[in-house]
Amino acid sequence: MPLPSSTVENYLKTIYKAQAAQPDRGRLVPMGHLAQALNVVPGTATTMVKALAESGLVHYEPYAGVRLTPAGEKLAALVLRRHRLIELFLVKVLGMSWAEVHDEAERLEHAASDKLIDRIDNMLGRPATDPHGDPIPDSSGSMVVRDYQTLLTCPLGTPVVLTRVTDQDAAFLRFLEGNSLKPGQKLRIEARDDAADQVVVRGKRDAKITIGMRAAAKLQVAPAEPEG
Amino acid sequence: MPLPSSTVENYLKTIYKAQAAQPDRGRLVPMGHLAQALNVVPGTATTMVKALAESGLVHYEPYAGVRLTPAGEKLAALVLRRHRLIELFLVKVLGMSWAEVHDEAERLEHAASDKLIDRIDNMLGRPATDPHGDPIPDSSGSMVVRDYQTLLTCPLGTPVVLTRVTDQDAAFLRFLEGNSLKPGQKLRIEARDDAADQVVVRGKRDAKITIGMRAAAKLQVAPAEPEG
DNA sequence: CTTGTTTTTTTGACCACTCAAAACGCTGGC
DNA sequence: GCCAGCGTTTTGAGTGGTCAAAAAAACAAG
Repeated sequence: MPLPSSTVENYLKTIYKAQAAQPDRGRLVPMGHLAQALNVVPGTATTMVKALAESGLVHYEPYAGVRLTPAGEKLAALVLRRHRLIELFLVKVLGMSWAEVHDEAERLEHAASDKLIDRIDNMLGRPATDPHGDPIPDSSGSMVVRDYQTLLTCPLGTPVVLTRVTDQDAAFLRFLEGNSLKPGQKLRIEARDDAADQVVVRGKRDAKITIGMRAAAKLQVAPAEPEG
Repeated sequence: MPLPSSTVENYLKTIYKAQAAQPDRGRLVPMGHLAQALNVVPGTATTMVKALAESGLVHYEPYAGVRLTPAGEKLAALVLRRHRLIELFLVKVLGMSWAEVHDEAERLEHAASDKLIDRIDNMLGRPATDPHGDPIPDSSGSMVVRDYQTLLTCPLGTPVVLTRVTDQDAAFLRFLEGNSLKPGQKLRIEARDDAADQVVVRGKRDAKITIGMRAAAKLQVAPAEPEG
């Protein structure tokens, strides 16, 4: 019953993101993966996860892995909600760069009250996504998960719009920003060269940008809306 | 050298405020007082203070009490800076009531980076005081401490302006707000009755407000500026 | 002074979280 | 079907912060 510590919140959040990242959502997340993501040794993760299982927040199968229960899922979603609203707030209201808000939000998400979060949500007009295009759960913990294509899988030539960036690394985000690759930006894939590990895309003012395939896989896009 | 935990920050902050509150600043703060203010048992405070002394943040005299060293004082001032800027920000930018910002800031002050604090400071125009009239230290940790009179000590009849409220209790602040007793408000003491434990003051639109002496002692005032 | 009270310190224990390293269980290759 | 290798769990220990209760020091008063 006591409110979860920031450690617990971080475990839940990490399990949530790991589940969302794997193809079959609902599958067990292996301990090793969790430990690595949390920067702890595997033994630590095991201990902690067993405690989380005790309090009914996760389902744990020894030697197999861990998965969130509905209760854990809701809690995790609310942490994510706080994180993403704070990120958007820092960008929109305080004018911070999207490259630097992640770390800040990482700490603030454990300190902000529901009341504060709701005020922020309200001030921002109940936004659906954060600066990286990640969806923001509502106050009941549910959110709309949309499946996007990536720059690796979308059709060549047709106009698309960048909707989501699935990597929070500051240096990567600064690179994207420098090339105007932010959510909302219209793009067109010019070429893909598997052997050369290159994706060539036309961006703002038809500027040509070439990125590697690993980077391209982190950029999600949707078919561009017809011009208004 | 590692950055101080929020526990350490809270100890320093509390010692700082206790020192500032007692007549002779620079005197030792007794352990019992500190323990009570921090809501821990005396033994805990002793243990912790000895550790703080180890790291050179406080001067500790067994059976006598504790006092901040210059290093500890600077750290404490920076915590106070974060706290007060956050309070003001929550009121000015997010429109929260000054009665509810204290608890929120109490947690956020340990999570906000210097960068964020500086942005907030800048956005607010480098303010000198927070919503309660408490002075805000600058980024080097120094601040202007002004000695005010209180509603208990200021002269009768002459116009004064409310400058500072030295109590963060939410219920008390809501009472004050309900009577327009906020920093900046012009006042005039009409009468003081020691026996009846009453201070009668004329406030906004000459409204008559009667408060007890303990409450009056928490309201600090300055001589009113001549009308503009 | 000596006694009784208050305040402070010490001691021993506990909880949450962590690591290092040994022990264990699963799985794939032969 | 066995065994090597890898991921996982267990064990033992440490850190930071806390409490309860016993012991010690300081203080106030007769």
